[in-house]
Amino acid sequence: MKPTVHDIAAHAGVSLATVDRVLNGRSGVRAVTRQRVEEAVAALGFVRDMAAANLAKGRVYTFTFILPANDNSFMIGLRGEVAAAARRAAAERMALRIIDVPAFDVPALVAALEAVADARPDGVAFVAIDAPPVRAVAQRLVAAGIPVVTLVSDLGEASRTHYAGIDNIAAGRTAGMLTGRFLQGRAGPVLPLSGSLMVRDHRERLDGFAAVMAERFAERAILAPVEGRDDPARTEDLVGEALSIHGDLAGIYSFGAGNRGLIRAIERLPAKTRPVVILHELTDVTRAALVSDLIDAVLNQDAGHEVRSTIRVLKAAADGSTVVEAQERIRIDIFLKDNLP
Amino acid sequence: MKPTVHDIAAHAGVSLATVDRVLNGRSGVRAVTRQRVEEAVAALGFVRDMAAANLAKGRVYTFTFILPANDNSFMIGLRGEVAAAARRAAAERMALRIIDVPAFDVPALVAALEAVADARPDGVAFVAIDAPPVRAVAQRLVAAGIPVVTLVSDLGEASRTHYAGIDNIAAGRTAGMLTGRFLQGRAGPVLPLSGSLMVRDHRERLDGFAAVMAERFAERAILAPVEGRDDPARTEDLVGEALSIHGDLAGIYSFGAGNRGLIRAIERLPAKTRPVVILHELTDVTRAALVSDLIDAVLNQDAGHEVRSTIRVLKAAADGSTVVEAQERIRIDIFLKDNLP
DNA sequence: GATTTTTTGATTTACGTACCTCAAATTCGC
DNA sequence: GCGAATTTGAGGTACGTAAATCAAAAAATC
Repeated sequence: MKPTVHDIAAHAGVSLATVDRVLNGRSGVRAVTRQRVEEAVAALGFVRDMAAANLAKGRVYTFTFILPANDNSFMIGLRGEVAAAARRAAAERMALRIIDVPAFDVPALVAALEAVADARPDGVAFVAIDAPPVRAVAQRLVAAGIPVVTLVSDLGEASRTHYAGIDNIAAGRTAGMLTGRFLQGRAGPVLPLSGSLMVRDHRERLDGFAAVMAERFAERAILAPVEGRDDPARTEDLVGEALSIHGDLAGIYSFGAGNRGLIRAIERLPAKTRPVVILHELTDVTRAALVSDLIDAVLNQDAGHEVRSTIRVLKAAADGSTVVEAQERIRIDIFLKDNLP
Repeated sequence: MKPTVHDIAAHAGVSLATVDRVLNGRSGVRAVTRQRVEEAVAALGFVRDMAAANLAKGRVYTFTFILPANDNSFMIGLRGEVAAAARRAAAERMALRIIDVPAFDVPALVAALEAVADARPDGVAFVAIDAPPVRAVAQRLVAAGIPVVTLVSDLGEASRTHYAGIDNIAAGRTAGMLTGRFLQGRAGPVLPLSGSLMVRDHRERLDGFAAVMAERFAERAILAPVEGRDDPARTEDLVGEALSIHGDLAGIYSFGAGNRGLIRAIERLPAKTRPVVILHELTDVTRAALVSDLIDAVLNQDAGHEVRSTIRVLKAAADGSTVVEAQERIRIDIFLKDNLP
């Protein structure tokens, strides 16, 4: 049978109370005694029964998610995943709270984080805007012992406990590689289409993209990036403009939202002259475009995975346990029409 | 607060004992009383705390994994993931047992499954060989109320509870699409390189690959598939042979194991004449080859994810709860050198 | 060596559910 | 309306761990 704390106590020749002190890192145990207990744990292969422990603790973990009130498909999906997770979380003694803040609004985000800090939750997750005041308040939370996870968009390494999102430089590089290879034997420039280059993720994607194009496809002309501000109408205009200026436009890498507009613009072109299009985030619209050969690849981050991973990481941080590293790496999914989920 | 059995008892105006009788389907409760309790459960939204219930029952879930004693990197990795999961499982009142069977040996697999059935575990997972006797015994297990998950390789839909693995037809299609597009502007035939076409997964990958090549790249010649039997030396010979017969060999899609041999053969060619190579499973060898531009893409299934998913599915089946569908879908990962984990 | 401080032991209660026993109340059959 | 059968109640113990209290023992300090 699986050993219990009682077996550890007996084996180490100490009392249950001492075992408890060691296991839960409480003070008041001599180093030698602590070691005796640890040896017993190792010798018997004791593993704490988490179900029993949580039952005994009667603890309810409260985690707060701060999400931007953005209306693009990805953010709507992300919000949905958090809500779904919140429903399931109750069964595992967790309570998730969702707080909305205006998008791209640093003071509002900072204010929300400060308000959250006062409530002293067991963990906080938020879609970061990489600005000094945000970093500062995040650091304050971490210093106060509240685990902080950045979701989708990161801060500097030092400002948070964990980042649940993709490596955007790698995503940009991947897009560059696919674009370059898919365009073999076809001339013409490539247009990088951003949401806003003020946003760190977008800058990183562009950097990665530009780097690969320079390294491996140096002969290919890369146009100056344009910013669609995640707005479909504006994006549609920008793409139309680029197409009229560059009749031989061969490729588009879109790494912001507002792809509905991009697809509308592409749709109008005859199939023969359509550029290779690679964009981010699998939504109903981009999926349909992929299926009907309007676009060529979608890079995706799995919002559901990001949310579940965030919760696991926060929980582990809250009770000092470890996570399975590989499980918490957020993949850069590449979808062609053939491997759609 | 979450309602407990006590709340149910109070709300229904019955004793704890009666609530217990109803919840656990014991006899000795009048229909009217039973209904009152059920109404209370519905009204309060009671959900049994499985952790507490299992603690009380002293139940330990025993899940058995049957793995082929294969020495290729993928199977070694899979075995490692199961072992790692087994270590973690103890903390959650689960005991994983690993049973080895000779690879590609139907009678041995059937015998192992039958032996397992006698032990009546709470769930069984195994790497299937799609043969009638295997289907039959799997169906018998399911009929006996033991959840059965096929891992990596599937049986027919009707023979098991769940399949934790990738869609191999889709994987083949994806490989076809990548091969076709990467080869634009380059002439020459493509070689499909199998482990064994006796194995269902490999047949499916080939079917998907051939379908896409026919649909979209009809002008490209596809050579007759060769079988490397997952053996590096033999694979190396086969590739060498193909290269000497077809001096203009433009692409290779390898969907079996033994890729070490393939890579050795490729390595000897001057960079200029190297075919586009797409293969399966990310290992140390294939990763190195990808980084050094010897191969062009790796399709991968995440063994760790497959194992963790299997355990979640078995657990849910064992206690009649539901899983998050999206979480249990095994992705076809596409790795280029730029998005390696 | 007496005093203070630190460490350890013994014991208890609690978490939410399962499962057992025994007695009391209710219903049923005739 | 009686005895018998069925249903219900009340209460307890158990699972493995957490966390608390209070007393006892050991170690450190002067």
